[in-house]
Amino acid sequence: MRPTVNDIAREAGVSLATVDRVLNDRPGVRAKTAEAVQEAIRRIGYVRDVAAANLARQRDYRLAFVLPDTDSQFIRTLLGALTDAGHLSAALRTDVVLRRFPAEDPHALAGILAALPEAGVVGVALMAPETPVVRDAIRSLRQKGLAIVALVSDLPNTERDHFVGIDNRAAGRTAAVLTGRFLRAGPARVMVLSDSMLLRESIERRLGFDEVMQARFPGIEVLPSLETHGQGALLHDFVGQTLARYPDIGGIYSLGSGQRALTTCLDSLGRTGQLVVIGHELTPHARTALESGAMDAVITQNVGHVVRSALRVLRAKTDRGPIDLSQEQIRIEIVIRENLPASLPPGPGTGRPEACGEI
Amino acid sequence: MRPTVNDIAREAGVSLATVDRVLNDRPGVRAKTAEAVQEAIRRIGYVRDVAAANLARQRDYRLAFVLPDTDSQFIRTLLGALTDAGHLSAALRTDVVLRRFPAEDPHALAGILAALPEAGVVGVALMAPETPVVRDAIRSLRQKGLAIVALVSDLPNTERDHFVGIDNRAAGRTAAVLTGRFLRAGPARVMVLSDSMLLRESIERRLGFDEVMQARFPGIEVLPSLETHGQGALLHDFVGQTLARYPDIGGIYSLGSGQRALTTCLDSLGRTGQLVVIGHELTPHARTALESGAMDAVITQNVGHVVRSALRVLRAKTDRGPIDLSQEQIRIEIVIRENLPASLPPGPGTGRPEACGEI
DNA sequence: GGCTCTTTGATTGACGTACGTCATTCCTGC
DNA sequence: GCAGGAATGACGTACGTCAATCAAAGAGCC
Repeated sequence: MRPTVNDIAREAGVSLATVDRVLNDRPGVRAKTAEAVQEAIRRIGYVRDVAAANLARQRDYRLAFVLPDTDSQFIRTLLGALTDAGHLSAALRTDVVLRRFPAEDPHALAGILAALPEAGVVGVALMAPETPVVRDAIRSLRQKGLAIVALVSDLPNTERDHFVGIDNRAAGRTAAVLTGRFLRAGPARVMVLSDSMLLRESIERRLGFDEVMQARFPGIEVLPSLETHGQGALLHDFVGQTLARYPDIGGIYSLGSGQRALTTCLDSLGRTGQLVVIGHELTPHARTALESGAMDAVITQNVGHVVRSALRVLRAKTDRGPIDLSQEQIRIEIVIRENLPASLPPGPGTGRPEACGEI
Repeated sequence: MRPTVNDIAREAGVSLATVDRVLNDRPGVRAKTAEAVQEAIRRIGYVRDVAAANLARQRDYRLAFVLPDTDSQFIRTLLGALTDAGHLSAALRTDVVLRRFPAEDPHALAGILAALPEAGVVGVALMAPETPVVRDAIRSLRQKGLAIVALVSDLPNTERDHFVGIDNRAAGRTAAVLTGRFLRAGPARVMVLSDSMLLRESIERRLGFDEVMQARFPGIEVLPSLETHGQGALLHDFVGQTLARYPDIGGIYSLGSGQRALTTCLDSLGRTGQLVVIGHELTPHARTALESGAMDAVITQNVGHVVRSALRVLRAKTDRGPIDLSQEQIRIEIVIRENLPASLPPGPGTGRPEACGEI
């Protein structure tokens, strides 16, 4: 039998009320008594029944996901994972709200953030670039007691509680090793494409990429990054010209998550399969590119895991409970055709959503 | 406000008792009435509060992990993940018991399995080779209503509910692609080492490996598997002789999880870093081998994820609830030095070990 | 001793669900 | 129209915790 608060009370020789005060950090208990209670808790191995506690407390976790309104494949994948997780969360008294902000408007974002406490939100998962306005908004939210996690893109100089995502510099290093080793011997050039070099992720990935390239593959010359800003035509022209100019280009590293333009471009140039192509994020398009051989490897993070981890961490933080770091660590995954995870139908849909209690 | 059973009752125009009967599949409700209740549930969007339900039901999930008593690094890692998960599980009214069986004694295993229902176990995670005795034991457990998942090593011809682990054939294919691509151009030979080719995993990995090698790297000759049976001396002699005989050996694929003997052997032969070395399972030793460059890549599954997934699935199965396949899918991870996940201290630590049963 | 002020005890009613008992109502076949 | 069984209702208790109340006991001070 699991020990309960009653057992603590008996064991410590105090009343239930006192145990409750100790358990919930309420005032009105002498230090000595509190210690005796703690000791009893330790002795009998009491573990608070969170379920019962939440039931009694009538607690509902109202959590917000704040994402840019960009319509990229990656964001779409993230949203998919979010809706899936939403179904499960219902069983955990968690209520997820979604907020989108204009990608280039930090002030709009700050406004949205500021409005969250009014809406009863107790935790926020935020994917946004770090700007002074955002820093201030986060500080203000923290002061109001909200938990904040940075999602995918870290906000290291803010007071966020936690970061859910990967080390992009290490991701860049990983990409470099794969590029270097997949290229057959001999000197070569590698092109680097990016949506925008203003994003912290892109910069970090490029940094890690160069780091490894210089150290381990001195024979490979890495060209400057091209910023495509999502413009397929620009990319097409640039890639065509560069390939024509440097016949010894052996690989392309795509820093961002938009692989579609690149693969169609290579296709139209008739170069599919001839170059080592490595990119980021396992979007549906990247998946087909891997299957067809148009891409050689994708460096990715498990979006479902990212979302669930953010939810777990936010719940834990609002409860001031512990988090299991080993579970919350997001891995830098290398995906090639051979270890492509099976693609699954989108979410539980009709199934009885209850009974899937998992953190 | 979240709708409750009372709301269903009101909405459907029936009593609480009837709602309860419908919700819990109890007899005594006309099909028509049941349908009306279901309809009401759908209409008001009722989600059962599993926490409250489990509280009321006094349900405790008593789950058993049944593992061979082998003292390999992999098993040790698995046990570590299990203790970690045990601490968390205490909060989910889950009580994990551990049973070890003599690795080569299927009858002892059957005995242990048969004794589980007596011990109040309602779900079993089993890692064992498939033998007729085991098949029978599993069938008998299923008939008694226990949920069974196969762990790491599948039991496809049994009545297990679920398999938690990776597709080893795909893992072998992945290893082959990495080996082939990491080897610089030109013909070469590859050695294959294995603890025992009797294990289903080894066979499947080898199959996948050969598949890809033949199709995509015809210039590479793969030598027959050597079974080392955990004997370092045997391995040492064989590797030494083979390397001497075939100077064009470019890589070694180690099918099993024991990498220590291999790397020390290569070290003593002065060949560390000269060959492409690829193995399985991210044990502490594999980790240092990656860091030092003694190994080039490790194909692995996230053991923490495996354990947590097994627990989730077992809980869901005993509740006859749905499982979120996308969350339960175990990925075939490729780990190289650059994307090595940070190693973390072993678990929450402070908790009392009694909280996790016999672990 | 009389006065606050703090600490502790005792008790109670939720929270949403399960599950049992017992009584009542509804069908169905004759 | 009636018996007999099936279907449904009404109700109570329990689960472990929270939160609030009120009373009692103790400590510190003049």
